[in-house]
Amino acid sequence: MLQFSRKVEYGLIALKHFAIGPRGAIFTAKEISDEYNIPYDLLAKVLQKLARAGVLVSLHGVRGGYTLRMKPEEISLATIIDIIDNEKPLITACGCEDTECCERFDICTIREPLGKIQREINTFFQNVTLQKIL
Amino acid sequence: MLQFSRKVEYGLIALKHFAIGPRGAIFTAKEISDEYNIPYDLLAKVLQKLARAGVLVSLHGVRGGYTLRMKPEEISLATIIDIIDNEKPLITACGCEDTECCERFDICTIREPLGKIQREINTFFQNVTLQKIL
DNA sequence: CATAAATACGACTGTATAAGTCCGATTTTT
DNA sequence: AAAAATCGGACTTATACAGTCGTATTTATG
Repeated sequence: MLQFSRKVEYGLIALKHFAIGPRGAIFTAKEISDEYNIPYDLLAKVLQKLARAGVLVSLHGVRGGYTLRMKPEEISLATIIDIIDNEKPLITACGCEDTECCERFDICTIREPLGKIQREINTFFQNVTLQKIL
Repeated sequence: MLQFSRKVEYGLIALKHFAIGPRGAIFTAKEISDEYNIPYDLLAKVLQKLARAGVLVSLHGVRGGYTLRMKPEEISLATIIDIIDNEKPLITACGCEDTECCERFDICTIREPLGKIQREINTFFQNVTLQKIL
């Protein structure tokens, strides 16, 4: 459907919450899920992924939560999608480079042209930073 | 998954087949589905949609088939997606303009920024013509 | 030191949408 | 009349996404 996944949207909402809040502020997954009406469990996993990837810092235990580690201008949309959905912002099915992922790999006439479009989209998403979404 | 649907890919392959073939040449759905190993029924529907939308001309009966009506430089990726998937190239879920399609419409902080990105993507896809995919 | 509040994470289920199939109707050439 | 093609609705199947659940771990604090 050529659309961001909900997880990515939830991640963006959360990241923006950190970015517009007081610098270094700590928020819990519960606070954010309450504030934006996002399913807690799902948001929790998204934040965990962002933490594992080094975008957020996680603080365990009572009075724990998350805080932003990277600067908003260092976090690109491409990175966020990559972290949360485990994939590059992918437009074309034949984004892969081998014959395994597409049965008509060698006879496909649109693979190369779409690859070019792919790269342009990638570059675009790399240049859209969290800073620009505030 | 932020990816073109197979139908759109099949449509692109078919359109390119027309575009690189002899000018005014007629091809049947079967010929194309055989040549590119695309499920016949599915491709047939895609071609029907493209014909209904005026991109192709359909010719009934024996020795019928399809031929290109519009020029490759007049057919944009945006148009093709719109015709085949019945939707605009949509990146953001909150692409709609009313409160019905998103439960957190009024509290969502990323709707506007993503809307801007949406419009940029749209413009990009409108500027990618079939001509450029040849 | 026990409890509560938080993250961590894998496994599972439900659901919506895409992908593909099937069937019958219609059109048109030969 | 028969064959070859488009037309289009209804149906089934497959898959990926969204969401849920259970349990373990960490840590501040009374």
